[in-house]
Amino acid sequence: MNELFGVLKPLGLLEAVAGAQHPATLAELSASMNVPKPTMHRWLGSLENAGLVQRTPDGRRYELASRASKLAFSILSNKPAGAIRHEILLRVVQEVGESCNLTVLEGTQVTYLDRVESKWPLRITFQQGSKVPAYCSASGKLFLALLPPAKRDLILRDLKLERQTENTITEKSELIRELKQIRQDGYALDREEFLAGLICLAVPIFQKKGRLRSCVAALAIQAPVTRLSHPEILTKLPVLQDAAEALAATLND
Amino acid sequence: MNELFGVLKPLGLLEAVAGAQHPATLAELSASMNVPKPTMHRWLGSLENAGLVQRTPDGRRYELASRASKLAFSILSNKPAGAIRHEILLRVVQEVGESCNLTVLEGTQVTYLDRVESKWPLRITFQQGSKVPAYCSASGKLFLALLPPAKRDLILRDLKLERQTENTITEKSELIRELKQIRQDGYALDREEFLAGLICLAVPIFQKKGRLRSCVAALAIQAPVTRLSHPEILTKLPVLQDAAEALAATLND
DNA sequence: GCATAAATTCCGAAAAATGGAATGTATTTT
DNA sequence: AAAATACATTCCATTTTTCGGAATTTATGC
Repeated sequence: MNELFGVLKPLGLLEAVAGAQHPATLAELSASMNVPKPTMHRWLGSLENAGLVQRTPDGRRYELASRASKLAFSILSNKPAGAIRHEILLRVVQEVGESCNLTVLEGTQVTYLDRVESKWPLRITFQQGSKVPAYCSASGKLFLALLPPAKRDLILRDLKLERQTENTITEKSELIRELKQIRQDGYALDREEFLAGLICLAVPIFQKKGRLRSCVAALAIQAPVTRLSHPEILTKLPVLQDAAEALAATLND
Repeated sequence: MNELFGVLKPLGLLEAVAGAQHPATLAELSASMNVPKPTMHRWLGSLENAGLVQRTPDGRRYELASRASKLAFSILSNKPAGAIRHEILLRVVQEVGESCNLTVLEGTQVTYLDRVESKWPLRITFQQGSKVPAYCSASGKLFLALLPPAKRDLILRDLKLERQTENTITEKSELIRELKQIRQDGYALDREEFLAGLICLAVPIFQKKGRLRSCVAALAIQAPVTRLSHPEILTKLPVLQDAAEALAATLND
């Protein structure tokens, strides 16, 4: 990736903070970006001042702040890359005949970034921007499964598994087992765990970070069980995975 | 939203481009951000050069480019730990039914890092970032109590105990006795010492440092005495302590 | 094809960023 | 408990950018 010059150098810092696995200290950032400490100090001060970055409570490390999330959402809900992604969703809906959505994880909830509805009269209408608990949705469980273990534990630790339907997973041990299975399969199912009668299938969208890759978004289809039952919905897997790769390409080009 | 200064001004431009309904022309952006055209031209050039922004096919308008998406996904997938903490506060409020806040000690004052209000019509409305004297608040006294003795003495030496209410502790000897009690209990109370009618309960959030641990932040609930009186508020202790541990976990990942 | 508006380039003046060194502060080791 | 180390922050003379009015070029609309 080409470096950021001139006025934009501190923006490279935002990328660095966003890409870090753990909140980093000034010294670490200074070293990793090869920038003198006083300069780094000033840059971080600016970002902090702007509300894009904040210090951890102990005051020694830096992490993203709320304005960064706001910026991220306004970027993603905007064209043109958004339009390209939307086209891909349209194709998926056309090919599998069911509603389809693109989601990201926000804390313990899954947020709909984009969504295309199927043409069927019977369909579930979520709207873009709405949120759903992670532990009882296909995308959500997928995110939890693919998160770095430390971060996953952090979220699981404080998670309340409230029953939504007969099938909702309400035991942590069972959820942990399910996540393990998901990691093996590479996809996640929601077997009427959030809404009775609604079944979902989700696949991950990876972003390469150096030689690592992290799951930054998920692509899922939703269908009434009456139209697509459990074994059957898996036949749509190839289409989804194909689309997921196309979506990933918009990130990794 | 506060403006972006200095080095970050072009980042404000990125926000503007992201927030625009349609790809905007240089002149539009120039006008909406109140920046001379040559300057805007240079800024857009930088962003374009960096791959954050691109021109529409006709070359006259600017829209977001792929690197912006990449950055956005990076931000969202690196869920700020601060947001995780915020969710923990939400849970606490949900469970105890009273306003709740996360504070740190800054000199002789307590600063609100984050705060979630209760749903009651009668409630105390502090805002994030506001400050309160340490000697007459639950969190503040907690910090003082748990500080290393040397540092505590330094602060206590030239602390002026100004009366805020009937109950404010205005004698140093009494404050010192109170701090000792707090160390024993592991929690601190504010019995209408800062605001008449307001009672608070605070618990420490520890960060491990080698084989030591230090109190870097505090979690507290605030309630009108009419709703939660002194012995009664202590029943909320377990919830608070549990949340404090969850919060502590977000510090060491 | 001409008038008008927008985009781009120029460049000297002005402002801001830079980073080595010094100072302050916290943490670890002896 | 004290010294040593590592880290964070401030200072400030120097250098490097940025800034934007004016001029020039290019595109648009009538």
